[in-house]
Amino acid sequence: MARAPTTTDAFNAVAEPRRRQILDVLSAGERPVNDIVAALGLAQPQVSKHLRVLREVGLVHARDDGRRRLYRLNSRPLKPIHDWIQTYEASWNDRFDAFDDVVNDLKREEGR
Amino acid sequence: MARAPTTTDAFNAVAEPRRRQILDVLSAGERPVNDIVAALGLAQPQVSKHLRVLREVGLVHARDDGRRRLYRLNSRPLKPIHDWIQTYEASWNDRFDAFDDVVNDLKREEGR
DNA sequence: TTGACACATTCCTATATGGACATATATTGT
DNA sequence: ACAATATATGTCCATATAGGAATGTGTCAA
Repeated sequence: MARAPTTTDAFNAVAEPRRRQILDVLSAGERPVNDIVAALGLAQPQVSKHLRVLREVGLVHARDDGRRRLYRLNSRPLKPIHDWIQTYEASWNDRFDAFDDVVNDLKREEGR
Repeated sequence: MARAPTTTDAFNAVAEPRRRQILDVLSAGERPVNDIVAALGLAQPQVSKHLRVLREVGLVHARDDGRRRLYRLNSRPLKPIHDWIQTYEASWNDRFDAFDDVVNDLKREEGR
């Protein structure tokens, strides 16, 4: 099987940094596509495609306004991510873990 | 360009449900690969490959113990996800957003 | 009506996946 | 030395990207 489609859930949709940027822009309020294009410095079709993905997982809503289309954030689908990750929140203050890991990896590489 | 590799960051690594399951198993403590294989009901090579991805983004550490290899959780790389998502935590209690979205999508589909 | 504008969709390509399967490597017990 | 065990790696394949470029569709203004 291949990687799960980006439209599978918020986890996959949000793995793409551009899409996170789009949500960041929309967190300030409803915006037309062009504003997002300007904010990201990305080509319009690419932005539209990212917006499609975000729409399909319900992270944004579209509303027609003349020849423009206004997009609005809906952060609800992010909740499962928050819920899942909250379990781990307590435990990321170990200081030597990263170091241990590097040492271990080096050992293995040298062993080859 | 293609989709960013799963080893790019925690966002991408954790988009795969099996890898989240692995972290969930490891949250109970250090475990050998076989335990994870048993817990996930997945074939051993697949588990090893998922563990490789998790190692490369620093979400787990490996420690050799005889012929076994013990894996341990390091939740630190999850922090950026938590930090990013926390911004949105306040705003996911709108009740009619999902409904609006469905209506809008139906309108567009019918228009075709 | 015509043109300009805003946005969406389609086609293309390079790239990476996740699982199935086979095989390599290392360690232990006998 | 050898077999069994634990884990990692490599190969194959179907599938889905993300961006670039071109094109389609709908709406406004003159």
